[in-house]
Amino acid sequence: MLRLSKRVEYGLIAVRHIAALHVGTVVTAKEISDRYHIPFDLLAKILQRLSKSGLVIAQHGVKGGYSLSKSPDQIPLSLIVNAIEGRQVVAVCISEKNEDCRISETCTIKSSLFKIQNNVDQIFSTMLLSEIV
Amino acid sequence: MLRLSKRVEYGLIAVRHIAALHVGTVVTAKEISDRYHIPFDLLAKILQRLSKSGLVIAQHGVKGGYSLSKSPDQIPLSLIVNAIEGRQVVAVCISEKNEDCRISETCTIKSSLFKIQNNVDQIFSTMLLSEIV
DNA sequence: GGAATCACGACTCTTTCGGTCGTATTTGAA
DNA sequence: TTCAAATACGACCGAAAGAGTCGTGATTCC
Ligand code: SF4
Ligand code: SF4
Repeated sequence: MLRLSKRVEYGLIAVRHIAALHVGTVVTAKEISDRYHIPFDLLAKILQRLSKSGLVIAQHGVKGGYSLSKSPDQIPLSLIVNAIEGRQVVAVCISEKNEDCRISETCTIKSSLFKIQNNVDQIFSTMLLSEIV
Repeated sequence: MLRLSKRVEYGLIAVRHIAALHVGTVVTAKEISDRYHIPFDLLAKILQRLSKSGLVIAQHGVKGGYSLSKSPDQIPLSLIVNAIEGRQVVAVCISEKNEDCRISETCTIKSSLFKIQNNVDQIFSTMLLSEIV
């Protein structure tokens, strides 16, 4: 409960590493995987998601690799987290669409959980990648 | 990821209900279970944990039930959460004792996760039960 | 053309979570 | 004194989520 997934941890480590590079240089998934002892296949998928979201830029082929798409001080951690895991909510009734909580009708704590959700969102949207490099 | 457990949700609903009662009255697990459509056995176990932690007082036997041990404005949500699930951390390396993360040696985001942890703790320790009744 | 790299999805294994069950204990009242 | 109503505890199970692996294909540089 309330635990970050390994995906997000690995993603943060990877993005932080990429952010610490000199601009213009790329780094390969293999290099990051080796450096931090992260399972290669898993890390690869994470980087693919980050690439798909546009947060990092992927360079195919030999001499390829990843680089950052914008300045680290323009990237709140929420962007990274959302790219990897999608929007995360503290309770199922908070996602826009889904209302599949059995006791939703009689629930008395929805508004409180909304507050908690906002505070959690705040944490990730105010911390910038530039703060953690 | 980052989702509250059903136990905590049910616990919050239950404690909030108890807190809304007139002092001196007790309420039974069955009543709460019926009122909010929470599985009885599960709710019972949750209330047992709350009782064990001293947060609620259990009255055995016929005419028994639960009541609050102190004023709702003396109870931060963290107390309820901890009673139900124990101390919760955003990453395994944050719990005092356990260091079973394979990549702990090369990890570069520990301090950032500590910050996040502190902010999360802040959320639950500043919200009081009295605010959500 | 071939090697290095990213891209994608299916799959398995493990852990966590939600929920149930059986049984024991306490207590008030008939 | 007996019984029913209630809490207390732990074991158990099935479902779901999480972590990690594998196979295959596409892109790019040399
Ligand atoms: S309705 Fe109440 S119980 Fe159901 S998910 Fe939302 S908050 Fe949790
Ligand atoms: S060491 Fe790094 S990766 Fe391992 S748990 Fe702590 S933060 Fe997560």
